[in-house]
Parts: sequence; structure tokens; C-alpha cells
Amino acid sequence: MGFPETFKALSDPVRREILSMLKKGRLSAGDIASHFDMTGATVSYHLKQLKNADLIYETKEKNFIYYSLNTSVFEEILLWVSQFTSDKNEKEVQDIEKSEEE
Amino acid sequence: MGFPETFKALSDPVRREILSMLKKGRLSAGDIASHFDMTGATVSYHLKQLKNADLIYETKEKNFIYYSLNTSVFEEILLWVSQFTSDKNEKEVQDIEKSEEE
DNA sequence: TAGGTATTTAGAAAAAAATCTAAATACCTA
DNA sequence: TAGGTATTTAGATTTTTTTCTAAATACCTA
Repeated sequence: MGFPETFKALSDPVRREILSMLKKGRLSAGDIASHFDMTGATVSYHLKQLKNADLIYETKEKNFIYYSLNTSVFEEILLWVSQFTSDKNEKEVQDIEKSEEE
Repeated sequence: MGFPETFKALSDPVRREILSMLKKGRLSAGDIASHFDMTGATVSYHLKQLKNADLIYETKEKNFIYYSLNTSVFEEILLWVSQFTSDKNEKEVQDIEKSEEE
């Protein structure tokens, strides 16, 4: 996907918490859902947003779907954000700007 | 403010474009508004979101209000994002996690 | 195969965000 | 002070997002 989806995905507190949960390792959809006070359907919706933003990926196993962090996309976000800080990398920032064209 | 406001503010393409415009230096509300195909009132709404997220600040001068980037908040976002990458700084990440409690 | 568990999809309802128009505020200058 | 320019605020409307319930899908095991 692209930056619009990524930032949209990060804008929700529930989704940011899911990402934090996944730092320790992969979790099934059910494990994730049981941490929140909302229906499984709603959590599934949030997982879909994170998946569409390439922030997580899924692996099916038996009767379960496990979700894991996709760390590579975070590197791209890091780069986008760093263009607004003092210690930025000029070349990489140019690449980011090109790829943001929406 | 805090992370919720910050990520919410970054989730909108118009607001991200405003931030990009401000990289070159401060601009008045009118200068910013004239770059978009929307009313000044709407742009003012977006500027307010960015201001509430501490991503920009304003300085009043004569009849104008100038907006500028507040780079320090970007450093915090950088830190938050870096907890999901490989080359993270453990101590700083702990601090970030503490301050995200919502 | 039949029934069960895990998860998603569809569609509707509720909540939040973005946008507009009109009016208000603030400050400047002749 | 009167009129003008720059910008914001208020309130209503439209659009988008989040959430729910109910049903569908998928796969597993007895």
C-alpha cells in the first residue's frame, strides 16, 4: 500500500495497541480479540486495516490465523518522519517524497 | 498533547501536505489555504488539528498568523515508531510506552 | 460426515471527522 | 473612526470510520 493507508492505520488507539501486543511475538486473532472489550468482528476489522497497511501479516495454521509484525514498513515510516527532524538523510527523504505522490 | 492526537493529525493527507509545505519555512494561514481547493475555514480546521497535536505553532504578526513546524514532536514520533524496528533504543522506548498510557 | 471452534464478511447503525456557508473577531491603515 | 483584509468560530451537512449482530467460510476432529 502507501503512506495514506499506513498513517490511517496508525491513527487508531486499538490498532496501535495491537501492534504493541505483537512486539512480543505472533498472536492468533482470538488471542488479540480477547484483550479488548469489543466483538471479534470489530477486532477482525482492525486487523484488516493493519494488514492492508502492510504493518502486519498473517500465517494460517490449523484452525488458527496468526498475526505478526512486519517490521520493514516501520522503517519507511521512520524515514518519512525523519524528514521533519534535524538529523535527516537528504537522499532517502527525496525517495520518500517521490513515493508519497497520491 | 499526546500520541492519540499526534497520530490522528498525521492520518490526513491534507495535514501531511501542510507539514511538507512548512519544511521550507513559515507560511501564513492564507498562503497555506490558497494551495488547496477548499475553503479557508476548512484549512483553518486542519491547522487547528496540527496545532493541538503540537506539530506546528503559530506566531501572530500584523494582520497575519504564521505557522511553523515544531520539530521536537517529530522526534517523539520517531522514537515511538522505532520501537517496532530492529535498531531501537531500549531505554527510550520504555519511556515512550509509559507516556502512551491513554 | 457431522458438529465444533476460529475467524471473517455483509449489512445496518452509531460515532467521529471533514467540509461548507455565514457570521464573528482581530487587527491594520487611510 | 470607518472600512478593509486575514483568519477563526459556529452550526449544519456530508462523508468516513467504527462498531454491532447475524450469517458465512474454513478447517479440524471424533
